Amino acid sequence: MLKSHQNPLYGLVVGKRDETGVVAAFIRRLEHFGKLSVQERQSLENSTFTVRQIGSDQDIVRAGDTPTHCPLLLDGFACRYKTLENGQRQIMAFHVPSDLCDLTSILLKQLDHSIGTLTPAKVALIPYATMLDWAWNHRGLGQLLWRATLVDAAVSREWIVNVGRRTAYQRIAHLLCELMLRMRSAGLAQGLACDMPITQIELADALGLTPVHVNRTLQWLRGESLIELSGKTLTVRNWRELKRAAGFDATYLHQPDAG
Amino acid sequence: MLKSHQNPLYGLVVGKRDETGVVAAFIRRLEHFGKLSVQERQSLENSTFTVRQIGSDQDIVRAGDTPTHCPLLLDGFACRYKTLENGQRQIMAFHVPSDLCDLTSILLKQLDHSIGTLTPAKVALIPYATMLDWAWNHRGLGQLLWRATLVDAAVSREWIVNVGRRTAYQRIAHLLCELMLRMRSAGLAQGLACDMPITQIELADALGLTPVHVNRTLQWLRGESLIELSGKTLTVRNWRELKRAAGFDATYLHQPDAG
DNA sequence: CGTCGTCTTGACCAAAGTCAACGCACGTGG
DNA sequence: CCACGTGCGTTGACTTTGGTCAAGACGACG
Repeated sequence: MLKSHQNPLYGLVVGKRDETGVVAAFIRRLEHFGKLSVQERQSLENSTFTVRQIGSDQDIVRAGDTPTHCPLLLDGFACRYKTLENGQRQIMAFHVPSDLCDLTSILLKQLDHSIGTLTPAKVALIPYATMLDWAWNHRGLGQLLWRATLVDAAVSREWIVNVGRRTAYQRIAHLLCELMLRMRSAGLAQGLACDMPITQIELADALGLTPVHVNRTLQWLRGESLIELSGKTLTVRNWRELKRAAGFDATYLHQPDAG
Repeated sequence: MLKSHQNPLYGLVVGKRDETGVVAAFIRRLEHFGKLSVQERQSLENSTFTVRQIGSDQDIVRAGDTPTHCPLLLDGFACRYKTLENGQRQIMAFHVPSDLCDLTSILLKQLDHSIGTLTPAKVALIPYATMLDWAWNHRGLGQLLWRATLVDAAVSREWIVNVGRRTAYQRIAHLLCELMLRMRSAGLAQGLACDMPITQIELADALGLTPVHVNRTLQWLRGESLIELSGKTLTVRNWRELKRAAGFDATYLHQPDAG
């Protein structure tokens, strides 16, 4: 059961016997999407992954790449984004700690967008080949992984609604609702407060707005006593009202534990 | 090999030995996403599906449903959409003939959006249970289906970019590029002309615009001689320029045959 | 032939963008 | 230890893209 060191990929730390808790984190994450059998859990527990530390505002993978490993975000925030010719950026998803950030590359060769960190981040790298083997050797595990990709897609669709049909005020409220729930379900919130190290510029890029307008709208939300957002912490002061303002319905997150 | 009649679901036509060409259409579709082995093709060829004729502007499935069958659009156009409290609608995807419209319900119980027809439509219904069996009995087939869901997700992400960061002019151009390529890859275009029975109201709901503004912008595109769009036919007059105006890059469609 | 939905047009309006400047916190190097 | 630079947040004045409202034209269909 004692694993030998793996090839350090991009030169990094490797655990034996999951000293680092990486596998445990991975299993906890997967179980958000369904149950694992004892067998399945075991074959995961025998794994060892490379762990990589990345600075802030660095790309983990880049559009055009053919990644071989799936990044599991152990710590820090990341986002998927595309850059247009004119230099504008659109963020298409945020990733919070414990997210599998690039499940799409498991079966699509060429990445059509980039994934970058928003903060310094710690990432475990899971070979796609391994994941695929798991999937076809353990039906339940395969379904979990597939389901995870479907939930990502559902979130993307809700973002289309958000950007397409909601006002700036509603959009921001909606995004904050989503992030709060996801942080809670990752066990990273204290009540209705959590880390939120996302700049107004990044919020703007995610919401199809300008930083200036995000700033003003955020002040409005604060003025209505719906949220506190300062430094790098978000606190929801009035959850019910924030949800109402956003028109937020958590169904699309497909979480067992809805909010 | 001669199949008996199946239970007519929603009361409808059933083929023997694929008299209707439904299975052939299904296989053709799947092979857009990768190769099928002889075995795999055979187990598909032994199948028979219920076919259902649906009127225009009818829901195929509705938010909250737990569908048991995956609709394969044999004929006609459809869309996925959500309706907000205030009655506004956001269309999150268009479906053209040959599309599998609701692959997400293969593993997600509760549908978080609705799928409705835009025209009269003919739909084959494939049981999700059958699809899942295929997937785990035939690795290649499973990968095809999974990959199909990943491509849908990639398209959704591009729509976020479209609505979030492009002008009305670019958005419309971009959507028309996408639809033209998808119609071509379904073999439903003659050169750069194809059916396009989507109203300006529906375009508006897909693009986060108002019908009035879609109308004006469409006139502008016509004025620039980029497209002809009248009645229910779209003709691209200047493909290169339309793509340029849209900032269109077909990578996200993950089609073997890019445009 | 009338009705209904879609397309079209015009006059006016508002939400969000642009541009520019300044404050403030933090980190770095002299 | 302080001066400076940099990036983010904030504010104000002004502009623009796209929304709103309303009415008329056109065409398909019963």
